[in-house]
Amino acid sequence: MPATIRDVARASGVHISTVSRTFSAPHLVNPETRNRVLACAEDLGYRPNRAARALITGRTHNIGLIIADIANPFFPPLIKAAESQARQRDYHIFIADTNEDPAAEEDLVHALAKQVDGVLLCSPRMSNSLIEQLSREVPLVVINRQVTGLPAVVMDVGQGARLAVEHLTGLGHRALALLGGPRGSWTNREIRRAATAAARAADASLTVLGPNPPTEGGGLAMAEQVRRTGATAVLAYNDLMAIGLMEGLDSLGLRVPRDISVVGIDDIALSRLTRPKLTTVATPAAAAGRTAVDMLLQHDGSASARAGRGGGRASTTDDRRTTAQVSLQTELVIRDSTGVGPAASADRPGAAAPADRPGAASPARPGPHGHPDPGGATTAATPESVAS
Amino acid sequence: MPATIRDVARASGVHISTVSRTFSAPHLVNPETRNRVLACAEDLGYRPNRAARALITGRTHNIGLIIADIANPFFPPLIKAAESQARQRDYHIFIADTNEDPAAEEDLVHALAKQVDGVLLCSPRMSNSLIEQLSREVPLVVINRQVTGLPAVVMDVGQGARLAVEHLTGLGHRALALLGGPRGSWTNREIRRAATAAARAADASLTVLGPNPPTEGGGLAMAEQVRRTGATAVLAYNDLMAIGLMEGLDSLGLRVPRDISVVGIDDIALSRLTRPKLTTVATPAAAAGRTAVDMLLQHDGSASARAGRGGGRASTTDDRRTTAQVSLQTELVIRDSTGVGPAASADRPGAAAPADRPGAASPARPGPHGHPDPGGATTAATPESVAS
DNA sequence: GACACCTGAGCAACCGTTTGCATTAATTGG
DNA sequence: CCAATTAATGCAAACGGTTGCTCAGGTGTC
Repeated sequence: MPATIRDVARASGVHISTVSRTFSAPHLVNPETRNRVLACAEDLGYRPNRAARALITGRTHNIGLIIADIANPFFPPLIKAAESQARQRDYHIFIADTNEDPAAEEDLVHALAKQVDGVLLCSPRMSNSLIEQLSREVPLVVINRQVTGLPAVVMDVGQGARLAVEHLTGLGHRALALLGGPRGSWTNREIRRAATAAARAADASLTVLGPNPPTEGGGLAMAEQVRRTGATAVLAYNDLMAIGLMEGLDSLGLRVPRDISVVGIDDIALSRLTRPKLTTVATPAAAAGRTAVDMLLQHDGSASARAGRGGGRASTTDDRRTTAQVSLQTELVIRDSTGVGPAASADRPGAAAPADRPGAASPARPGPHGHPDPGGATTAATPESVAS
Repeated sequence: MPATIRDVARASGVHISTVSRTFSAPHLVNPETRNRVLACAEDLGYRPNRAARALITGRTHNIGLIIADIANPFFPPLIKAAESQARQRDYHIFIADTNEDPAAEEDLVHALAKQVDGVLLCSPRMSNSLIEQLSREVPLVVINRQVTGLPAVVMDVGQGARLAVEHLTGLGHRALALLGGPRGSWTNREIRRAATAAARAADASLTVLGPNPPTEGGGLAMAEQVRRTGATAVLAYNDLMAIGLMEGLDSLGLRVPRDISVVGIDDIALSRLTRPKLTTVATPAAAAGRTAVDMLLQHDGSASARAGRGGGRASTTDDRRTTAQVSLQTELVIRDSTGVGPAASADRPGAAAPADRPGAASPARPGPHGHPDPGGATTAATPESVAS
């Protein structure tokens, strides 16, 4: 029913190849002819069938974006940034939600494989080896994960977690808890590793709880257990969990930050609206989305390799396309959900002023950068199985 | 590079058509042959190219879902429901975000048109006439909009708005404000129409403010103006705006619900987590997603016309596919953001019991159902241009 | 005036599938 | 034993485009 290239050819009295060229290589066709063809096309409401075009060119001009859970407010900014970046290069983004289910992730990659030029795998929950295997089927860029040989953009949550722990210990907290996220999350491991190290460096204890679903519900349900740890400050895997936790703490009769301090990770819009406002680690989600699209598309279109915020890391030339791994910096945003610990009581009235940043990046201890070291966790309460 | 049907044919020593049939019509091929083919396919990692298949069958097994703003927590439940419903029928959903931009909507429909079997247009902001025109290009199901001749699923926010207003007037409020949503929103018009009627019926005044962006920011920015109306209760276009408004009111020194009552619409998860917890109109987003997918797919796959919650409405047989319009019921969820008005003070302690529902649908005034009447609004502060 | 060169357009093969039809072999009925 | 049916497979034409190649005609050069 919709007009095809043949209809246009017939209407304008030229061969279909001329019509084709009118659209894909205008300079090869006589301006006069071109205008006639364009007029006919307009008339008939013709639009090139991108799927058919893809069949022969091999480029669909579509990008797949696989997300663990769109209901998590962390993702929309990333999605929107990726979309607008893609649109600029005449690409479209197909989003798919996996409900945090590794099996769904795999299915989706397969389903998308032939309809897109590449897939952005966002906070994947499946194993590294599976990811590597899938990457032979369709170009992949992973976000919030490091898998050797694959281009990746990660947010340096390790750094953020360290900042958060330092902030808390600086406020006098000695008993800390870490509210862990979902099994299979690279981010979760990074956070645990960095938080553990930072706590040890400050001579504070850190109890790790988890894995948990990374949602309000997940945080809410753990309130009782958090209390039982006796911690006076807790770092949550993400803002959603932190918010749920605060809610749960509240119904347990514990006041934040008076009785217990809470810090989240992500800095979702919502964290500014809770009461108390949430202290959190801001992650550059939008920059990550943009960068990931750029990395996926870097090899074809006109070069516009806009660098993301934060320092680019290693850039190993692998087989034939450069597989870079970009790490984006995070920063601590201090609001009202953190306050002085029991030791320093009466010292300060309410929330802490943003003045205290105990020696960021102490030179004695090299940052968590470098090659991924296996089994970095030490105090892990519950072992998590993550491949390689 | 990926294996094609030809590779499999060569490997298993049969013609490509046999391979094709092995997948799309297994009963037509000898079990022995079939197994051999399947083994080879497995071996080579062959997967049918859905795009190529679509070219000839005309069915892509993809559905497009166009959303005004994924960052709005109202949508994720709808999206997830649609996805799972689609998956059951071996369809995949491609989500796209328009940033509330009508032009982006149109582009997206065009881009999607050839890659999907149909598009779910969710809370569209473009004109009805444009939608009708686009529907000639690809099967459309609209959500939260009524356009003649097109299948639609709407949530009866009119009813919900009426309930909300009755709840407020029942609490003694006489000066009401309506915090309007975005231009071009059908939902917005419905709400205004119903709220206006309900307010008039209860002899209360209603000041309409808008249009506004349907976000926290949009609500926050209007706090001052809301105060200036002198209203003691306000109904917001959605929960996000209501939450933003509460925040703004708070920084103006107004307490909710003591000084002013606020009710939202949507019942997003977040509305349970704010303090005070938000009174709101629950809309069945998930059911809408499911129903929309069903309506789009009703004509092909095995019949499983699961009816959505709420009463189905008119079902006109149009050209050749039945274009039904389903209306889903909404309900009022009373929480803590609404309290007694100035007139009835000291009467009741806190929130109202759900006992008060003054004469629903007073017979003197026909309900808001029926053909859309032009210019139904009376006290509208700012005229909105919406086609047809 | 012959030659090379360039421009613009047509021809046809191809991308990876599906599917109506033709072909062959095996089975059945009479 | 032959005809008719059935089952299994092959053949080739689509689907809607793209693209290398060919070809005709016009222009410029010596």
